[in-house]
Amino acid sequence: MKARTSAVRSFHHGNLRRCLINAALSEPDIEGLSLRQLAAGLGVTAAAAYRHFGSREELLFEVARCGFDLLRQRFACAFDISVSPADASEARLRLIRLAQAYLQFADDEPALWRLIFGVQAEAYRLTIDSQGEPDSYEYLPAALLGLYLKGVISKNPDERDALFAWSAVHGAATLRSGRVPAALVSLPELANEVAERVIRALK
Amino acid sequence: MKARTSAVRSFHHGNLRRCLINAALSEPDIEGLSLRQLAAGLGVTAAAAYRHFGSREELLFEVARCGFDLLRQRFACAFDISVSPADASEARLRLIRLAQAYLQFADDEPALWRLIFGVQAEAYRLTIDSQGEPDSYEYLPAALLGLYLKGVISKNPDERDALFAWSAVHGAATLRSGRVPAALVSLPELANEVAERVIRALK
DNA sequence: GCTTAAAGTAAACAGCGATAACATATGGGC
DNA sequence: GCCCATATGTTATCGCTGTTTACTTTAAGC
Repeated sequence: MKARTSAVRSFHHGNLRRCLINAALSEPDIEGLSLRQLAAGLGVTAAAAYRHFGSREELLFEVARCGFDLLRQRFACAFDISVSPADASEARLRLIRLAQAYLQFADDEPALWRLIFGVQAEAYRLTIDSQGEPDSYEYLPAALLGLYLKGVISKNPDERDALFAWSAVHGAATLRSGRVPAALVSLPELANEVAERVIRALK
Repeated sequence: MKARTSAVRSFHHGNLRRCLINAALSEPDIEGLSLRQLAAGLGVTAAAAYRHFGSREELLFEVARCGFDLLRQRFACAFDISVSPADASEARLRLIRLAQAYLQFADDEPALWRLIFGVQAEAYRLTIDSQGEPDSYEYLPAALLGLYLKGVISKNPDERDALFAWSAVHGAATLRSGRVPAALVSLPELANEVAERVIRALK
């Protein structure tokens, strides 16, 4: 066995940048984390972090980008954007699943959720390069287009329609995470309800 | 003239508690404010603040309550909850004005908005005692009820309907404050659009 | 194998929230 | 009109934070 893997760690950490981001990602309160504690947890001095990030804020920004990419992956799992829905009910299901993915993410990763969508964040600028994968912002318009193509809604959805849909789901996720009582129904139920109402609004 | 009003200030500040809250309210970054600087700005030591608040967090909580009350006042200005709308168009206008008040508040007081609706805040617990004034949460259901009574929507709106309406407006405000491009149309236009879509969703 | 750059350390700084010990003004009871 | 309790300030201090500086160690290329 090599010394590297046991007690003695080499002077150079190996991949401190990545490790710092990962450690931050699993912090219960990401925005409130302490750089010193984070570094100490990796057996490293706080100053070492400054070889990889210009500031605490810069680290948090990178963490947010990773979080945003995680959300994108959730969307990708929710459905394959490149395949058109077969029929109306499948088109509906896509929107519902998308809403559910969104709500589930907020439920599963509250700290990351807050970080990403902290009002300051300007989430639109967090897009990460993911080698050809569709952008997070493309899933919702695609789902709406599917609804139109299958005749569920009568108007070709534009950017404003997508914004409304996004608003409704985002608002629901926020109120839910703020423990507004009415939003505390089961997650699939809430996702279904919001999606169905959005469809009515765009009909 | 009394010494009190001119250069020499008495040892006792007079109303430090209130002044601290007010000073915090006009801070550009409320959540990030420094108690020491805040106190110094009032010509007082940081420790003095601890005679009035158990902690920084407690001060912020009181600030949030004031902010919540400000929002309530905006709602009250938007319409008189005790008077029923005269006709369908007036009922619509009420929802629109309510949405506009919400969006305008987020625009006017971004720091306060973030503080109040920071996901952690559990805004529902911030209600302030305002001597008989209706609660913030009553305006939206009242507006929806007005729409029902004037035949604009066909179903007697329940809590879930109100939640959806709230979600849509809240989401729009959040995305707007996050500078999502599509949300950056003129504020009245956005308010009108969201309200009309919500009406369609509940029809 | 020497040099050089990358990536770590240790020590220091100012600023923060918070606490403790002390000082002073205020107001009610006599 | 004095006295004392209490409310409300001050000063000093603590431990923690982000950040910088100067120094040290490691790894890599020629």
